[in-house]
Order: sequence, then structure tokens, then C-alpha cells
Amino acid sequence: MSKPNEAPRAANMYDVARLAGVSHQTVSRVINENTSVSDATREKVQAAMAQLNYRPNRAARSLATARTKLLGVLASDTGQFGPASLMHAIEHSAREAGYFAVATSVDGRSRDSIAEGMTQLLELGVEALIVVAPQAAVLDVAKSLSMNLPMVTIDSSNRMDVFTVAVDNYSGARLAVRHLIEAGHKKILHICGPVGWVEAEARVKGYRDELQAHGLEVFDIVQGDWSSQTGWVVGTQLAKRIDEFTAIFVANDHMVLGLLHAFKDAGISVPTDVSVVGFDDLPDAAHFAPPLTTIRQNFHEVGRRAVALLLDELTGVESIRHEQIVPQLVKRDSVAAPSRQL
Amino acid sequence: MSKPNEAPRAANMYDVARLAGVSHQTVSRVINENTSVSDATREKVQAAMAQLNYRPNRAARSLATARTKLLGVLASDTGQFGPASLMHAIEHSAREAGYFAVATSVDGRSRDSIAEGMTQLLELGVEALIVVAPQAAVLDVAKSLSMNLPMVTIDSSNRMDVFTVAVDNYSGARLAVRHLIEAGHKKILHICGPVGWVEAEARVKGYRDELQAHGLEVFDIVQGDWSSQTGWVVGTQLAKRIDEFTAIFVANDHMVLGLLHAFKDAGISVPTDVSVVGFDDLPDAAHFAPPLTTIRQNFHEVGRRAVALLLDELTGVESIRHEQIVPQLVKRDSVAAPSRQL
DNA sequence: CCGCTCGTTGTTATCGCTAACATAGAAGCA
DNA sequence: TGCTTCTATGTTAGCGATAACAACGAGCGG
Repeated sequence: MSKPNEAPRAANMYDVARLAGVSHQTVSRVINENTSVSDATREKVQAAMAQLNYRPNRAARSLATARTKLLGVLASDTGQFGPASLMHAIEHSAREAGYFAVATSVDGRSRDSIAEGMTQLLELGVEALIVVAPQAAVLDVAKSLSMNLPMVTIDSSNRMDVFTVAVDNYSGARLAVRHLIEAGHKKILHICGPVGWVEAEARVKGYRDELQAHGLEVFDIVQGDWSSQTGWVVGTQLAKRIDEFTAIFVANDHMVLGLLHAFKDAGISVPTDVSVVGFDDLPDAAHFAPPLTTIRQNFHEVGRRAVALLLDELTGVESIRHEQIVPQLVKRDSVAAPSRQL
Repeated sequence: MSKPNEAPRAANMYDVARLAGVSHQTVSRVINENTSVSDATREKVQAAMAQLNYRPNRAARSLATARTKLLGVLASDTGQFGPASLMHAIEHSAREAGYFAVATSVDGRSRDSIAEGMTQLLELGVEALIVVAPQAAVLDVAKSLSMNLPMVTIDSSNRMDVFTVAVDNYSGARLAVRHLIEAGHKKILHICGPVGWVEAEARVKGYRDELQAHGLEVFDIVQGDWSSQTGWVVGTQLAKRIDEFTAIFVANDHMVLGLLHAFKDAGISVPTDVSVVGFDDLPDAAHFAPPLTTIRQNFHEVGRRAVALLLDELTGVESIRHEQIVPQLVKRDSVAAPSRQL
């Protein structure tokens, strides 16, 4: 009394081979588009595969080849616009190359969390690693755990020991500040991102250097954390010292939104009373009040190049070790000539 | 002349066994915390694993057990706030349960893209599927390709053939409209999401039903597509017909931002001239001008429950087939009593 | 003191695939 | 025609784990 349809196990290579009247190896050859298989045989096999709804078992294949066709992405803050866009780009580029990108998001401030994510990725058997985590700590942990897995990091820290692809945050920041200077501003503040983020640091440096290059005063940097909430808090405080500056370079667009909110409540008009430049060019930035002048990053391009770099490394092709994508200034309505003389 | 350090292959179970002076099976037992292993042996094995930096090979394990511990996530529009938050929640919940969530993002309007994503997931050997795609088409394709893989979809379409976890968009919409009605509005417009999105449809229905329940006029729905850009376009047109309504229920917060922009340019004040309620409660919504009254969705809870449901199904536990998470109204400053008599 | 049980460990087969080698015909060439 | 060469296919042995069963002692009751 056997139960015939109990757990109808999925078809494997031998099932296909039997139905097509060939050996399993021939089926394997058809799948891998390998070498010499006659057209007649190929068609028979393909028909059999279709009929059985056959799908190769990736685990078995990985075991036999020691290759998983998996790309690991170690990411933090995946809820943010930047990382999310990046993930999307990476996934698509990977897929085009026959790879599958598996992502794990970690808390960039916790070494345990990072280590746990790395371990998972390693156990999955990823062939290479993309680190999308703007905190230096993530990179360190990843590096120490990854043995000699090919690895590229997406940041602008310019560490020489890892391949990097990055938006050139430093030039982006200079671009933003220069735009403000060219509009006639001399007292320019900077609201930066949280400590530990390499992007934030690069933007601070760009801000400083551009001001100094023009012989202008560098203010104490105002500490932010990327969130619009903090932008609002900072903006509320800044509103009281409005006579100290005429322009602000803000390290990201979200913070600008909060800042704008605070300024509006304080009766400060942008750009009449103070000019603002952001960073990111969120899809919403064109609809801020006023529409925001900001720095656009091409995340899609960054993701694409990161995958390309990794694939080169995997296939042994020599390639550039450090790529920078230059961001662009997008002019909208948040910058005007200063109306006050300080 | 052999090259000793050429390709230092990672340690496997036999290496550990040899070093610990036991059989590979005993190592397997230690890893799986299985049955009777003496403390002394366990410690020896653990020491050997640590020394060799041993990591079990997931492919081999999958092959032997026919289980991958992989949860597939078929998602569309992962750049949006909602799906991104959801993915994050799913990933964390899965990890807590010893699973790894692999996500693939597809274009919800292209059946080919959906089918391709599904095929990839299936080949990876995912044990179950979470569909985070608000378009009905995705669900259909997934259903047809998935054989009888356990599957839960995150939407409110209330299809009886699939497990669902969803934010109750219908009640959310009624909540929003009721709030407007209670503020005294009688002419309330709705800007909806794109066609084919089940959330959009549920919100439309909620809007209609709530108005009808109060005997109020239902306007033609204004077609949107979630983006702030479209919100601006729609807002620009609506500004010309401002005397036809006093309030708007907008299907998501992004569109509100564009709408606000258009109204501001047209000299229409919110909430003085027109009241607005959004949907989503973006982290930025508190800093819109004015701060937005909107409907908050608890994505984290949705993700958590979806994973729990799937795990129940996987382990054969009977569970609820359809869960609804009720959203909340968040009151801020974009709603006031109507100032005009229509 | 013998046989039984149970806790602990080892042995062998197996998962589904690919790599490497083996083999059988057909074609090419003198 | 007889030999080599190539094309198309089959056979066998792993990859690194788990499952199922076998075996070995120690402890225990009769």
C-alpha cells in the first residue's frame, strides 16, 4: 500500500535524462551550453526539461563546482534613499552577469551585528563582497573576517587596501560651497552628517577646503545625523543666530527639509534671508519649499561599476582599483545672492 | 615541486574531525547540537573548529537535507519607503528564526520580469515565498510558477487562495476621510495611486464608502502615481478648480509634497484654504509645510507577522490565513475646519 | 558473572550535480 | 583500405554535508 503522490519530489537531472533517453551528463551539457551536443539531442533534452518543469538544483551545482554565483552585499541603513538605490542597482547588474546578489543589513555601530552579517554571508558561500556601509567600522570587520574574498567597498574613504567605487563626496561638497561663494556668500555654515560616516567626513573636508581656497572663514561645523528631525532641531537653534551667516551647506536633503520647516516657523525666508544647498537630490527635492538646489549622486552608476569591478577581479582581469563618480550640481530655487551685509 | 600554498581551500568537516581526533559525523553532531556528544568531545571539536576557522558549507548541507533555510522575497518598487521598510523587517525576523531572506526586485508591470525573478528564487531553492508587490499581476505569476511553495503576500487584496498580511488600507482610508468630515468638510477629493496597485484600490474604496456612509458626494478620483512630481502636476491643475472642494485625501505622502508645492505657488494655503490628509507617515512628513496629518502604517509589524505566518506554515502549524494591521491617524497641522462655504 | 540497555562514537550510503576520463562511430586523409 | 582525428555521448568519482545503521563499552539487575 504505497502512497503514490506523497511528496512529489521535484525532477532531477536523471529524471530528465531518462525521459529524453540520454545520460545525465548530456543533460548537464545542455544546461551549461557546454560543448558538442547535437541539435537533435539538445531539443529532446529541452523538451524533457520543459515537460518535467525541471530546475537545476543550485546547491548540488555549487557543491560540485565550488562556485555559488552569489554576490554578498553587506549593507547598513538600507532604509535610507542612498543605500536603497544602490542595492537596487547592484542587484540588477549582478543579475545581468548571471549572479545573484544577497543582501544582509547590519547595524553599522555594532561590531557584533556586522560580524553576524558577515558570517551569514560567508556561510552562504558568496564569491565576493560589496560593502555598502558608510561607517568605517563595517569595512574593518568585513576585512578581518573575509579571508581573501574579493571585495569592493562603496565609499570615499580611499583606503588603499580595498577596491572602492564611490561618489566623490569631497568634490561634491566643494561644488556646493563654490556655488554659494559664486552667488556672493561669505559666511557659509555647514551642517554635517553623523560621526563615523566616511561620506560625512569627506563632505566636511570639501567644505573646509573650498572655503579656505577662497580665503573665507570656516565656521564650527554643526553636528547633524541625516534625519529631518535633527534638521529641524538644528534649524530652530540656528534661527536665533541668523545674523552670523547668509548661507548653509547641508550634508543631505532630509536635514534640509527639517531646516526649512524650522526657518519657516521662525519667519526666515529661503533663499531671501538665507541660501541653502543640500546633498543627494532626493526624488522629492524638487518639491521642497523652495525647490532645493542640491548635489546629485548617480547611485545607479556606482552600483553598476562596483559589480563590474568585482566581476573583473573574480575573472582575474586587472582593473582600476579606485573609481570616483563625480556628482553634479542641480540648481533650483534655494540659492540667491545674499540680501544682508555681514 | 608542488606548490604548497596554492589556493588554500577552506577547512571542511573532515579537516576538523582529523584535528579533533574524531569522526566527521561527530563534528556534524556538534554543529547540529544533536544528540549525545560528551562534553569532552564537544570541546575538542569546538576548539578544532575555531582553530581552523571552520564554516559549514551551506550547499552541502542543503543537498543532504533538501532544506535551504532560505526565504524568498519577491518585491517590486524596493526604492519606495514602504517596500524598503518591509524588506528590512522581513530580513530581521527571518534571521531571528535561523532563515536568510533573499530578495529579488522585479518590475511589477512586466510579466517576464516577474517570471524571471521567480525562477531565480526557485532555483536558489527558497523554502517559502513572501510577495511584497502591490500589483496583482505579481501575485498571479508567482502563484502559477510556485508549485505549492508556502507563500504569503503582503497586500490587502484579500484573495482567499493565498495567505496575506496587510495594512488595512481600507480602514486607513476611511479613517483619513472621517477625520476630514469631522473637521466639517463636505467636498472632499481623492488623489489615488496608480492603477493595478491593490493598496491604491483599497484606499479608493475606503474613500468612497466613508463618504457614502455620511451621505456626501463622491467626486471623480484624480489619478496619481505615488510620485511627488505627479502630485505637483495634479496640484497645479487642481489649483484652478479650488472652488469645487475644501479638502483632499491623498493616497500617499510623496504626492502631498508635490501638491503642497503647487498650492504654495498658486497662493493656496494649507490648511486655511484647503485641508489635506496623506498616507504612509514618511519620516519626513512631520516637516512638510505644513506638518502633515497622515495615516501611519506599521511596516515592521507587517514584516514580522508575515515571516511568522510562513514559519508556521513551514512547520505545519495551523494559523490565521489573513491578518490585517490597523493603521493609525497621526494628527499634525494640515487639517482645519473649512473656511469657505461651498 | 552474564546478558541487556543505553550513551557515545564510527561507517557507509546518499543528496544532485560537474569534472575528468573513456568509448564509439563518422569523417578525413594518404 | 587503414589509420588518425574529431564529435558526440556515456561512465565513474568526487564535492561536503546528513541519515541510518552498526559497534563498542560502561553500568546495572538478576
